Amino acid sequence: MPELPEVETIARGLDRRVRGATIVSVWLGEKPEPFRSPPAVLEKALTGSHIARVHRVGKHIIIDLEPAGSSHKREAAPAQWLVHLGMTGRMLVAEAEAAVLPHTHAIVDLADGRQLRFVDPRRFGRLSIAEPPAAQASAEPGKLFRGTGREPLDISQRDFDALFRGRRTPIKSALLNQKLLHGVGNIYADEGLFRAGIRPRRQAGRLSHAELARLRAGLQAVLQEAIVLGGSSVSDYVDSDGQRGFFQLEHRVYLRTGEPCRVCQTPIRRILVAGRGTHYCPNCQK
DNA sequence: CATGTTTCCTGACAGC
DNA sequence: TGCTGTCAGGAAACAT
Repeated sequence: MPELPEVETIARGLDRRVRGATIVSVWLGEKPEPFRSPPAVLEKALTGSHIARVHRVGKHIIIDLEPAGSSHKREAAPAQWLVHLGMTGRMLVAEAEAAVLPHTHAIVDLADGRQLRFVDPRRFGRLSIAEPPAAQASAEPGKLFRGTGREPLDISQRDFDALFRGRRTPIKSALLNQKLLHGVGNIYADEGLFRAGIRPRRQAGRLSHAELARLRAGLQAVLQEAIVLGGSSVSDYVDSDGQRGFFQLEHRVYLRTGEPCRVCQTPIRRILVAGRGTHYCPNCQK
């Protein structure tokens, strides 16, 4: 399940491998679920474009596109290809001859003979195009898509506190809400709350300033450490080079139900919050 | 508007 | 072996 650190790792790998490549043609599969923009829009924006940069916003991979060739060819505007991996989505760079995996929904042919392939068995992932408003050449093509919430690694403490003010929902639900913070999913919500010593069901709006400061620090620490280790490989996550991450070895609560807490040896407990498996230490978290 | 619940999907796994 | 049922979860749709 790719969250912020996994998506960051994948985006960095893709940037290294396909930045500067030119897209010559596109194949889109029959299943409609992966296409959040109409297939015709995807096809038109991608075909003939040049990949200027690959980066991350929240859990989205952003591929900045530029119209190919000299600028006065057509009035084609810069656009962005947005990829959300959902639960099981993958973006692979492959040689054209390589076997096509089952559940491949899109294949983008590059001028150098390689391909970018989107594979997603569960089809929770989504491909879309962000374009500047009609007839208005965007001044900042790299920033068309701004995401749905705030970046957890950039946000100030003041803004972080304001996100949760007055909310009666459990803090874990608030952390998963992409309209508040984006990029945090089930793993890093649980791990961040553990580091902050806060129980997942605590009402978001009732946390003290000190607790919110610990939460922001814990969340940022866990995200940054995970990026360094290439993300968490639970189930079958691998990055764009097919490499597994190693942060799962550092998990203190996630998927450790019944195992002793690494700090106090109390068995880790599992409950359901916002419909998701939620793990915490009943002794360390208050 | 805020919050909770249901839905979409397939692979993995338990139980028989 | 092979079938059935259950579960996982991000985010949108829907209900309260």
